[in-house]
Amino acid sequence: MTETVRRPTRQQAAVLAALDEVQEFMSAQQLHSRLREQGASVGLATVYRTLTALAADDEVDVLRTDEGESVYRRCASEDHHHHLVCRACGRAVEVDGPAVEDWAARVSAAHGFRDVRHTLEIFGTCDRC
Amino acid sequence: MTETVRRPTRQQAAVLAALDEVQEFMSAQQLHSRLREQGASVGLATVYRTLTALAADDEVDVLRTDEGESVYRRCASEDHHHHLVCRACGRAVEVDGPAVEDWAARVSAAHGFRDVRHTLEIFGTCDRC
DNA sequence: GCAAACTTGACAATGATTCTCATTTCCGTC
DNA sequence: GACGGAAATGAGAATCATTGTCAAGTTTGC
Ligand SMILES: [Mn+2]
Ligand SMILES: [Mn+2]
Ligand SMILES: [Zn+2]
Ligand SMILES: [Zn+2]
Repeated sequence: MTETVRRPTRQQAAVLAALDEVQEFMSAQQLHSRLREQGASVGLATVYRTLTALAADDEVDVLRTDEGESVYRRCASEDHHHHLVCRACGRAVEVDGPAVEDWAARVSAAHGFRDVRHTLEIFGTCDRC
Repeated sequence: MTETVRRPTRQQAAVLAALDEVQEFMSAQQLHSRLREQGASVGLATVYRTLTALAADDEVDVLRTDEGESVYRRCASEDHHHHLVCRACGRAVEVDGPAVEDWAARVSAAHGFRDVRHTLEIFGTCDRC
């Protein structure tokens, strides 16, 4: 639990601001070009570093697309939750599943697994697509 | 659902045999070196191709590690299921969660998502580690 | 056996992510 | 406000799993 202490910089603020503008999960590369278009020049390495730090602090959620790319999103919920992600437009809906959490805990315990963590994402086509 | 029809070859049999020997999820690279050690020389590209084909036919399960590497496993169950994976030794236990399946279907429908698919894996430390 | 179609494998190419390190920025202190 | 050490940045190189290429080897139906 070492808290990541980063000095506030223009670049980091820009990355966070860019994330706040969208509802979609976005890759580092996408955010980088988006920032360039907006005139806010931020190095690609810095975008990666910032996203990694934000994810470590649970300020943003990360998930892997089918293609293996990491995509990030600033979620409304602070608490543990999951996502319904549109394969076409990338839009995401935050969902919560107490029953799933219980099930995961129960199954883990039953098999003697410790320090468990789980990943659960639902991919589909949203009603707008 | 175009069925992948591959001509049977020594190489493909070797990959499948290697998978059958282990309980762990293994990467293409790991399987490749394992095969070389055993004297069964199979090209790396062929290992990748075979694994991709097997996964497409649901003969093997695939999942992504935290590091983003694809790992494959020949599971006992033919049906849809999930895994409890040991972070340390890689050992995996097949688990089944009807409640989770229902939840996923319900949530997807509630938000108008179609053609949904989900990924759910639990990572932890097994009792032997 | 034969030709067409498929598979293999050595190697190159790709592409996201990480590393390097010289330069710039931050921040507490004087 | 200027200073100095620490942290952050960015351009480009390096990494590394995965995919593409294509000539040579195999398989299959005839
Ligand atoms: Mn959960
Ligand atoms: Mn399921
Ligand atoms: Zn959509
Ligand atoms: Zn273990």
